Amino acid sequence: MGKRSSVLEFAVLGLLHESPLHGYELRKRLNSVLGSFRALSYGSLYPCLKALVRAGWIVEDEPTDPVGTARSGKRSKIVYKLTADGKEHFQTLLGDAGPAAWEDENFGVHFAFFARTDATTRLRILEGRRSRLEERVEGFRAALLRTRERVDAYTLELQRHGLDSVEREVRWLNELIDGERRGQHDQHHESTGTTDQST
Amino acid sequence: MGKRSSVLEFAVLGLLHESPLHGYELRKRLNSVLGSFRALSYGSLYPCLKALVRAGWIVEDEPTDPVGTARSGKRSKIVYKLTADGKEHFQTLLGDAGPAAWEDENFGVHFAFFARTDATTRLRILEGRRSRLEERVEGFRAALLRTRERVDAYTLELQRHGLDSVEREVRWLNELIDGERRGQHDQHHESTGTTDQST
DNA sequence: AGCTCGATGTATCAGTCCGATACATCGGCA
DNA sequence: TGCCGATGTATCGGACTGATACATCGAGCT
Repeated sequence: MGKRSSVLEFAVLGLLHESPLHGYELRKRLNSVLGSFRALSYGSLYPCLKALVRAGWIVEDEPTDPVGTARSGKRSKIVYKLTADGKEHFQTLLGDAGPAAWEDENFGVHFAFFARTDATTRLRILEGRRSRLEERVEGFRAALLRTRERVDAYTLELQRHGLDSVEREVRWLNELIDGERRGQHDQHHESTGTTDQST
Repeated sequence: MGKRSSVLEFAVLGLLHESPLHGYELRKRLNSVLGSFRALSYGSLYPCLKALVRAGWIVEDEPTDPVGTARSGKRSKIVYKLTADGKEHFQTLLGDAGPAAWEDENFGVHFAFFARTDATTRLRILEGRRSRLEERVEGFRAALLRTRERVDAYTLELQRHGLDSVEREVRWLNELIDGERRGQHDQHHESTGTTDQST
């Protein structure tokens, strides 16, 4: 029930919402979704899956043979899928735009599921994230001023680069927020591509 | 003995190399040096300090009364300082430009001490870091191609942004490497006649 | 067919690290 | 004077990682 695992639970629920998966594939996609921000090992995935089963949000679905084919000692490929409760819970989590949603570890996952998030929540999370990063910019600036002359060129360069990166992140968020605001009352101008099957 | 703590040991040694410090101040500076990349709690700092003392690289220096002021029950402000062995060990670590030096967690710390690192080592670490990031760029590109049409616009944007960030990091390294190369030939003769690849 | 090898797949554990917390001292300040 | 936040040392429960073990599968090689 760590705060950490709530991110993980959210991500698992979100991935299983799209399609049932087994652990191995789940981990791969998880590392790709939150991958840019964090890694994940089985040591946390499996306990998380067990907790989710215990909570009744997912079920283990062992793909037994389609018809009465004799299957005895064979067991692998445990496929996990969402229950109705799980879907409901995921919807609740999607709408949760609390301060936790724009922390470093959580923001990426929330963003990854933005397509299923309503516009108001999206905007609130993006703005929360932005002000979080603006605080950090202030911190960097203060550190730069504090250490400007008693520090060597390399340390200075490192701090300068860090500051640049965060500022760049803020600009990115500004563009996204602009896009959200514009898209809010012009929904289908530059819509989210919904042409899935037209390859 | 953990690989993790080696970063921490390196950073502590480096900070104490500049001036003796006590734990509280040490933690603050540590979080500012590796802060852009990682955080650090006392739960790992104090065990690390103990390990360093045990290894004979630092000593606890309790600032007892300057003159014979009888202070018995008073204890706080344990100041840590490098020993001769510690200085030597730090020099060894400075020259170590192995693959570990350009991993995410280690690069920042190594860079922070570049002012004490010799030019050859600096260059090797920067180039190692660059090729590490170029691998990651390839990974991102592959992920983008793999998922281009079966993923929603937000996930796509997240991946695109991740790719941009890493590419930007590579450009930063390119500038630094250029700077190193240019500054190098006032040191002494340098026979890098063979030009590296030109992209 | 036998054999190896890497990818797929489930599962656990020792060790490491973080967040919270407990204490204690110090300097302001109302 | 008493309160409060910053400084300061220290520990612990619990979360998480990296390593590892074990098993199955398909593909290529001989």
